[in-house]
Amino acid sequence: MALEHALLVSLRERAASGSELTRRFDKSFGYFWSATHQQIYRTLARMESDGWLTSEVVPQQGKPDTKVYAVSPLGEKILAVWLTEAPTDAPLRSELAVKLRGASYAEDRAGVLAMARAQREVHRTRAAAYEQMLQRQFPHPEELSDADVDRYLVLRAGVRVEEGWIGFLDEYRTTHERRASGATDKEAR
Amino acid sequence: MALEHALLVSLRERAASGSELTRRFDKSFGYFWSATHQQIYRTLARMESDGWLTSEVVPQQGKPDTKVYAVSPLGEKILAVWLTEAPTDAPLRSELAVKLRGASYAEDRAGVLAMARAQREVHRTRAAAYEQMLQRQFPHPEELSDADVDRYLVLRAGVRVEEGWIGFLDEYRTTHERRASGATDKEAR
DNA sequence: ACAGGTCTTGCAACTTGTTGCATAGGTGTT
DNA sequence: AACACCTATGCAACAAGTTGCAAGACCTGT
Repeated sequence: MALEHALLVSLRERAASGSELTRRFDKSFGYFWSATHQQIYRTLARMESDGWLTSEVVPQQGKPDTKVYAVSPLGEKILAVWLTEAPTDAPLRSELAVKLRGASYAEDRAGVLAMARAQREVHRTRAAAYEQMLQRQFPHPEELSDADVDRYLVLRAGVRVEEGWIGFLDEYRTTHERRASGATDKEAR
Repeated sequence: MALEHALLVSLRERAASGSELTRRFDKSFGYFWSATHQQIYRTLARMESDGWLTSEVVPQQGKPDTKVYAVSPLGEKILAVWLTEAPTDAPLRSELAVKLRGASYAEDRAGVLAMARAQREVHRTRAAAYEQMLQRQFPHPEELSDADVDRYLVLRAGVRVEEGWIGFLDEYRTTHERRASGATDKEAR
C-alpha cells in the first residue's frame, strides 16, 4: 500500500490533522494521490499505533480540538527507504480507454465522439489549472528550495500527462472525422 | 464499477471463457484495464445471473471443458448506453509522483534519481512494446474496420501517455542535474 | 496404473476503498 | 435556552480488489 507513504510525505512537508490532510488530498496532493477522509483517519490511527507518527491534541479558535500528527523518527526512516524503491507498477485503469475501444458497439458513434470531445475539455481545463498553479506558486522556478522544486516538477508532470491525453483525443477525433467524411465506402470492412 | 463494462467490450469483440479473458487482461486489454482471474470469474458469474451474459459449456481438445460467455441482448443494450456516458473520473494515483515529490526526504537524493532513471527505462520499454504492436497488428492504419480502428487508436493513446512520462522524467533528471552541478550555493534556500 | 504436470474453474480470507451515518464541541441567531 | 449550522473525529457496513489454495479434467512419461 502507499496511502501511508503519501501521508508521510505530506506530514513531512508540514504536520497536520486528519481534516487538514483531507483538505490537502482534495486539492494539490489529491491531483496525484486521492483518498477519502475515512481512509485517512483510519490510516493515521494505524500509523500512530505502529509508531510511524506521534500526535498531539491542539485546541483551536472557534473550532473543535484537532489531533495533529507528526512523523516520528521511525516514520522518517521508513519513508527514506521507501522513496528510493521502484514503484509497484500501478494497475493502469482508464475507463476512457475502455469506452473508446468499445465505441463501435454503441448505438451511435456520434454519442461516443461527443463524450470524447467533452473529455478533451476536462483535460484541457485541468491542464490550465495546473499551469495556473505553476505560475502562482512558482513564478521563479530557478530559485526554489529542494522540497519546493519537487512540488514544482510534479506539477509539471501533471501538465504533461494532461497534454498527452489532449493530443490523443485530438488524434482520435480527426481520425474518426476523416473516416466519417471521406471513406464511407469502406465502412463495412 | 467498470470491470463489468470492460468485460462486455472484450466479449463483444469475441465470446470467451474466464481463462481466455484472464489471458486477454494480462496482455493487450490489460494495458488499460487490469484484473485478476478471481475478479473476472466472480464478475462473469454475477453478470450471467443478472442476465447480461449467456454461457455455454464447450468441450475442448486435450483440456478441461470451458464455459464460454457471450453478451446477451440486455448486455448489449447496457454497454451501448454506458459507452456514451462520461467516464467517472478515475482517482488518479501515481506512486511515482508521490515518490518524486517526497524526494528531499530520502537519505540521499541520488537514490531517488536512480529510481527515476530506471522508471524512465520502464516507460521507454513499454512505449516500444506498444509501437511494435502497432506495427505488427496494424501495418495499414488507413484501411481498418470500425472496431479495429478503435483498438488501433487506444494503442496510440498508450504510446502518448508513455511518452508523456518519458518527457517528464527527462525534465526531472536534467533539472536536478543542473541544480546539483551549478547551483550548490543555493542549496539551502 | 499412477505420479507429476497444466488448465479451468472456483472458494475463502484478507486488504483496500467507499458510503452513510453519528457524536461532540463550537458558533451564531432568535 | 433553543435552534440551526459548521467542523473534526470516528464507527459500521458495504463494495472492490488481492492472495492463497484446491478440486477436477486432462495430458505425458514411466
